[in-house]
Amino acid sequence: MSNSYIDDEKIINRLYEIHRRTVPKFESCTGISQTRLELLHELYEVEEISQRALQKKVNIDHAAVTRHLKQLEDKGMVIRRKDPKDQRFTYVSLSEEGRLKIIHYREEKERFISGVLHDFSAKERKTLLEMLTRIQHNIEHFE
Amino acid sequence: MSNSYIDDEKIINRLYEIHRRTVPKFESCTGISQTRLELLHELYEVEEISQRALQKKVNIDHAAVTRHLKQLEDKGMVIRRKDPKDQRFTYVSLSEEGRLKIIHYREEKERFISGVLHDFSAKERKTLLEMLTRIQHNIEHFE
DNA sequence: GCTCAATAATTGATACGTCAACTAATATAA
DNA sequence: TTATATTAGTTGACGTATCAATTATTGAGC
Repeated sequence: MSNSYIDDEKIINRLYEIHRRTVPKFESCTGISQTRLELLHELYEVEEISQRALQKKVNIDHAAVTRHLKQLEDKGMVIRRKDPKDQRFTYVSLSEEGRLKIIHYREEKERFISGVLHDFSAKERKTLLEMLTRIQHNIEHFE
Repeated sequence: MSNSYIDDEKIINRLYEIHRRTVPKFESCTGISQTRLELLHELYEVEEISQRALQKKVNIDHAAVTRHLKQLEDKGMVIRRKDPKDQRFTYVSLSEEGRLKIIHYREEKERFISGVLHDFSAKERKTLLEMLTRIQHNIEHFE
């Protein structure tokens, strides 16, 4: 008697479309991809960290982490070195240049986010975050 | 005086992560990707449609539409033919097999969505959809 | 000490979305 | 009617995420 499933479907489709629209917009606004900025931000918060620990923080695939860090190293934003005590570990840290650049990126990100949420009240933001957290939990524990 | 920006950032990061987690889960649960199922669903609703019109409905890049349809054609789920009146247009329709298979896919999709939203009340779902719609609008009109 | 398991990182294969460049067909305007 | 613009579709290059397989190093059990 209700059209509730139709609306549920819209929610999932909306999530999908938001993502697709966000990716290019985020990068054109900030000058860097969301994932890469997240990696840099984690590095910003610490002196040095192993790739493994970093990967656990950002929670994306090892392979992607390796590739991003290599490219960031090529750009001179990041420094990587092997742990002399345990050669399996690679430690990563921000270069001076990286540390400077990230500030600008983060300002742009803040501007972007403000735009995306500009018409949301503090209460709505809270509700939304809480709902998204539940969805994420449900997805991870589904099946 | 508030930590509101931190939370805003969490919202955006959550959206990103939800997407990343959903993509593989959706496909392993339903047996097909979200985009492809959306294409098939649109085809299910009509007798025949041009690729151009279909592309406008699902709102993804032309190139992606072409590739999906070619692959679906190879799998025998879709039939494509040129418009004899205007050879620029390619019309697409579901094959018998496609029409049968899509039913199963959609059942699985429904099960997936139910799982993801199982602890949301009808009111919450409504609120969520409304919020996501606003976000999508904001992203599209940003800058 | 030596074999085998565990761990970190890397590489390869695959998927899919974007943009840009291109082809082919049709419409328009001089 | 002939040159030019527009439109639909295709293809190529690129970025980036996933999973699976591989390499290199270290740890554990015998």
